[in-house]
Amino acid sequence: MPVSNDEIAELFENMATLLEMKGDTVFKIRAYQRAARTISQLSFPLEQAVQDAVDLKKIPGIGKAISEKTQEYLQTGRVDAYDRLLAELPDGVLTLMTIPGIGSKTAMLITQELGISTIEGIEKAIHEGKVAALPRMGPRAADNILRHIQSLRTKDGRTPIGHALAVAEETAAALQAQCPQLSQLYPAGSLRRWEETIGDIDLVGVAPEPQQAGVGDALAALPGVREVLAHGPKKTSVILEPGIQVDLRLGAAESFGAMLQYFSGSQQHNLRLRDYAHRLGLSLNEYGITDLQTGQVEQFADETAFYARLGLPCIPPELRVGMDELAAAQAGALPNLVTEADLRGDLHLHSDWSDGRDPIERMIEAAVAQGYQYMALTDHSSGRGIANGLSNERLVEQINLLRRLQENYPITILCGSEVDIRADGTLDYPDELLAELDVVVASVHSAMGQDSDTMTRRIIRAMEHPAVTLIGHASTRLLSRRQPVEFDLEALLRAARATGTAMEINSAPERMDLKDTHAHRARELGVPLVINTDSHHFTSLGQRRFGVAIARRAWCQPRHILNTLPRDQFLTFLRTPKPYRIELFDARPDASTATATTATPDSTPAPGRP
DNA sequence: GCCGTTTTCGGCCCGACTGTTTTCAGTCG
Repeated sequence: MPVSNDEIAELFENMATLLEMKGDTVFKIRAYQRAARTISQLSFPLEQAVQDAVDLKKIPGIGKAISEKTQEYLQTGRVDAYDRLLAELPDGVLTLMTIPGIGSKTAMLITQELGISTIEGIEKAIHEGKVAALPRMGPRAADNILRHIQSLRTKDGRTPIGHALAVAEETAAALQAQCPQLSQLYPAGSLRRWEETIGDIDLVGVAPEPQQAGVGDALAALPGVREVLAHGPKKTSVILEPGIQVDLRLGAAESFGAMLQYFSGSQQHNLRLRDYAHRLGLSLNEYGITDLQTGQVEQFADETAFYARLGLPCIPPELRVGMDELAAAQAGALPNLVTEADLRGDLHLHSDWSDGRDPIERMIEAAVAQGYQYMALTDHSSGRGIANGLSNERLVEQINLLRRLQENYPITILCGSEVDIRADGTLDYPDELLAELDVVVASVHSAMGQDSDTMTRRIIRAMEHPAVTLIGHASTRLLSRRQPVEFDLEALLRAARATGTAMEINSAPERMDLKDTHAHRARELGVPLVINTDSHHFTSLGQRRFGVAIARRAWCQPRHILNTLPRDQFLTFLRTPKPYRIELFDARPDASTATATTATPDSTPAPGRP
């Protein structure tokens, strides 16, 4: 059974928590936390790296001790130091800390004084008045724990970005309507960084100082608010009815750049940035940059000026994960990230011939409206009975129709199909028919429970087919609904490269597949990537913004994305036999890197962008 | 525990809000 990076990250996160309980030094605790977060963001599996004898100490935040513990875990399935910590501390402390508002001190207090190790136990003790009677606790504190337990039950973890973004836009619009004094209201935090799931929605905005409290009042009074968690002069936190938390921070226009930067995070990025600033004799906070010698505070109205004061180009929010972006910025080597405007076509579109909602003509018009030079219609193959897949005869009929329709439209219409990869890796149409198609998206839709080896061989077999242009939504996951299938990512990507098969970044917000770290690895290995929407409705082509966000988080420039190719070059690519396509792809000119003066275009989600 | 173009020792981000307090600890991001 392979060991995932997340599993290792959780181990170190737990170690940090246990050390905190023990009252160990905060710096040691932070070191474990930092290592855990770094590990969860790696684009390659640690297990593979250890097998390949990679020196883990090269990874930032991982030194001798954590490197050794990682190897110990991979070899033996356990870590001695962790087991000893667990044995030393009362049972259940880690469980209690899953309740928001309960940190290490409170968890220790409750487990030691009351001998409680479960969430049910804590509820009972609160009702009996035992928790309120503890030192430094009281009736209100006890009551808050109860409320947090309730919200823990009604809210299941992180929210997929598609839903969170809609809620954020709605909330921002409602707030703006109530507060004319409010301006520059933007999403910050993980939403602005386009993470695939969002913990809570951070909003930042500008309001004159005396009126800031009024904006907070307005948020707390919005109709959808279930609960007010915190309500001070500068910051208000609420929980909305669907169980999503919204944090609103307000500041002055003169210092908005520092505030936006501060609340866009990530925490890891900001830690690194402050460490870097310290070495320049500067201290950062949400109000500006302080010269540690003179105590003088400089304010910044926008982020670009803020980063410029540190001698850096503005780092795109999608890259702010606290890994390599700071070093790249210092070296003037930030990538010129792909944008929505770079896309020239969409290669994965459905019509009402299969399970789409709209007629072919409507989908073509939608592609024209996006400003595309080409598009591929890719209805499902016959094996997808549930999706009204096209029989061989209907596919031939559709190809003929598309060729006739071509005369009416300025866009190049490519005949395609989303062909099922059967359980054994064969495809759902005969080779003669596949050869008639311009674009073949091969996807897994069935037998998703196969073990990793079988699934990997199955997909690679599809890649080896000369007609297959790209692999669609490789993991088949549905965010917070369906787990990804198991496969050997490294083997898949190497096969994609070897066969000249592209990999899709599926933009549908419930899929986001490939995910960011997988796309990152694909780019590193030179695998052509395609950003598609998999639209089943004419309004869905705009969802490309989610796919573009994944590509940006994967450090992709236009040259890494196949469907940024102008029409003629793209058609040449398609006409070239598969293994040789890679040479064409590799030959794309290297785009220049962004510099302080040519900052990468921002892609901060609506409403508006700074 | 990690890290270094000022350092292999001595540093390590920073502030808002809450509830319990009479000046602050705990939690969060």
